[in-house]
Amino acid sequence: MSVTREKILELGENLIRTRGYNAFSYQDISTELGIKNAAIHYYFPSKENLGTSIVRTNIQRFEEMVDNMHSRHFDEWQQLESFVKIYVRSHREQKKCLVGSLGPDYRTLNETTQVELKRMIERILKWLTDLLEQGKARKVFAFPDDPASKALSIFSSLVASLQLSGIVDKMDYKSFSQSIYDDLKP
Amino acid sequence: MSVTREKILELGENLIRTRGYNAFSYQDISTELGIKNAAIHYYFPSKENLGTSIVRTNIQRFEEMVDNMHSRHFDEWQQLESFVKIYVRSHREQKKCLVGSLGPDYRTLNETTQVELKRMIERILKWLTDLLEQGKARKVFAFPDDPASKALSIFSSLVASLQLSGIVDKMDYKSFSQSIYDDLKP
DNA sequence: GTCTATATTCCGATAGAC
DNA sequence: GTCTATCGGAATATAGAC
Repeated sequence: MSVTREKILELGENLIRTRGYNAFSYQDISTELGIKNAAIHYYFPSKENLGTSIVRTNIQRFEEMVDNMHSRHFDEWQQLESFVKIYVRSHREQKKCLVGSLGPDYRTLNETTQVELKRMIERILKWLTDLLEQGKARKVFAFPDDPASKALSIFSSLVASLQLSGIVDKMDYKSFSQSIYDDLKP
Repeated sequence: MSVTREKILELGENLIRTRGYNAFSYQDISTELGIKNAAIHYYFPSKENLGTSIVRTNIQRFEEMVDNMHSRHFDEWQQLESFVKIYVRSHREQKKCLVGSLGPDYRTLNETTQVELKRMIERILKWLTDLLEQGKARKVFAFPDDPASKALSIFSSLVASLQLSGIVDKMDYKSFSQSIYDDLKP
């Protein structure tokens, strides 16, 4: 895989996560790389291809993280913390997550990108649901609702908190993430 | 206030909430109204003016709702339910809320629109924080964290849930909103 | 295989017609 | 006061040069 291609993917993801899908152009990427905008079309014929590839890269990254946690025998708390830390880092880097960035533009995305984004969200929710269910069964997590609802509520909070934290200044992200943990303590 | 102007505001808000700020054009609105796109510029010289007016309209609508609830002597539960119902309705109408739609595009908005959006979010969070604080003091709500954190967590969940519900089909919004209530019950 | 010159379409906006 | 004809520029994308 060419280095230019990788840089395009990285720059594209950054642009989506800071400015949104419909607000960035091939020009933004090509200028940064010192080439003409049309050169991007060699690697990604259309913006749809680029968007889809970026989502797929993120799904892959998620799968790698999950595999990594399993092979290192992370317990439920360690896994949850690893996941939440993704958002703490995003917050520090002043970026939204891909789901929060692409979500509002869902209807304007091409079908293949829609399918991948949907797949990404369902994959994350399934993983989180399983984690919560397992943790509840092992009594390391405690919560009244069913695991699927709880997973949705935690994921929603994380996604939207990044959006709000980019606007409202006084937001204490540390205590926000802490409240997620506190809420699950037995 | 002219009827055309009001229709533009309504169509603009709908477009933002279904397709996002950077995905809609004056053309989308003018076609719907059967006039030329430039006619919109008479009412709103630039897209910035339109966006700002839409946010201001929403702030005003929120203030009216709050006033209405006070004059009808709504208790804490009734007020919370009225607020949550805004999102239940949005979900039914397959629209995101303004905050969730404009949030990811925040950096691409003009400064006046940014200021208004920020004002809107802070206004909502302040209202919700006060409501939770009052309800906690009167023992009709019960939750461990401080009211500001709880307000942020509830608001985040509502905002993001609309985004996810537009993508993941199997989402049960009724039980989602119910879990917000259950979580606050003493 | 990698990138540039160029076409085409659409956007937001101005100047001016009615 | 209300809307149209039209401009300048930017966006995505194709065809072709190296």
